[in-house]
Amino acid sequence: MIIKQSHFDLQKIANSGQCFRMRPVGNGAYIALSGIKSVVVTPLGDEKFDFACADDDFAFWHHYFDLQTDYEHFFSRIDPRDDFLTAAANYGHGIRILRQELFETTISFIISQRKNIPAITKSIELLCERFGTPIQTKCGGAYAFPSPEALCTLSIEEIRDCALGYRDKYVLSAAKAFASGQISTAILERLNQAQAIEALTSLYGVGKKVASCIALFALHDIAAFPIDVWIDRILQAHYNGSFPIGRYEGFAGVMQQYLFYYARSDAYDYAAKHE
DNA sequence: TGCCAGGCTTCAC
DNA sequence: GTGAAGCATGGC
Repeated sequence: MIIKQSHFDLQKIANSGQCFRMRPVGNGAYIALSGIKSVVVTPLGDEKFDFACADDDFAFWHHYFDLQTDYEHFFSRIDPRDDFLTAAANYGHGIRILRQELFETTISFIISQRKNIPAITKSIELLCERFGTPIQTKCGGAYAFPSPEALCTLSIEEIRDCALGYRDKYVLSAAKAFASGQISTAILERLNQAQAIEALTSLYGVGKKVASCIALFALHDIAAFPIDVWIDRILQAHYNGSFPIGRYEGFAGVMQQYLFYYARSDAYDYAAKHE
């Protein structure tokens, strides 16, 4: 399936820190995995992209990459006097907020606390290889993300052995909460933002920041604005400690993602050194 | 080699 | 209610 699509940059999305299982497979193409599904997306130039997946799955991936949303609209709302956000958004042009599966996102961001992105990726890969179902993709064999049922039967040692450190008990506890039906997409979709955050933070090892990431990347609550060490650093340096969320009511999470991607970039390092 | 990482829970006070 | 300590491990 070939489509024309603006505001869609695979490399930036894969490196934006919102997902940990999307990777390059050569020629600018990327493979993405979700559940037992996979897709290889190849940029063809002139904003055209080839989606290599089962025909029945195209609608799923179109939704997953949030391709129906008008990101130009978000750009048009950026305060032109905000030089920093303007630079960050231009640098992150093409990033979209993915609509990821709830359990995978929850476990991934529980793991993310006090780890850098390569370390997070490694732990998630180990979990998938050891406890996920083997699947076939256009690029050979891979593993699905483990189910709650698969993880909740494991010992704490088996989980810790995926380089998880003290997070082992958090992962096991979350798996049990999902397997028992205490928390699910169906339940969270019935709640408003505050209620969903409250339900998520009731999970052992999930605080405000991780819950906000889950809301943003799995529930597609793009009003969520996770504040981690990178964002906090930016807020202190450029926004007197607080971002003007009110100006971006309903979609501040998109701006957050531009800021995060920019903060971690060489471009920001360079700009900071030459201020 | 030492510092830091998409923080959270626990425990003083 | 608020703030500091402790946490396991890997990347740079």
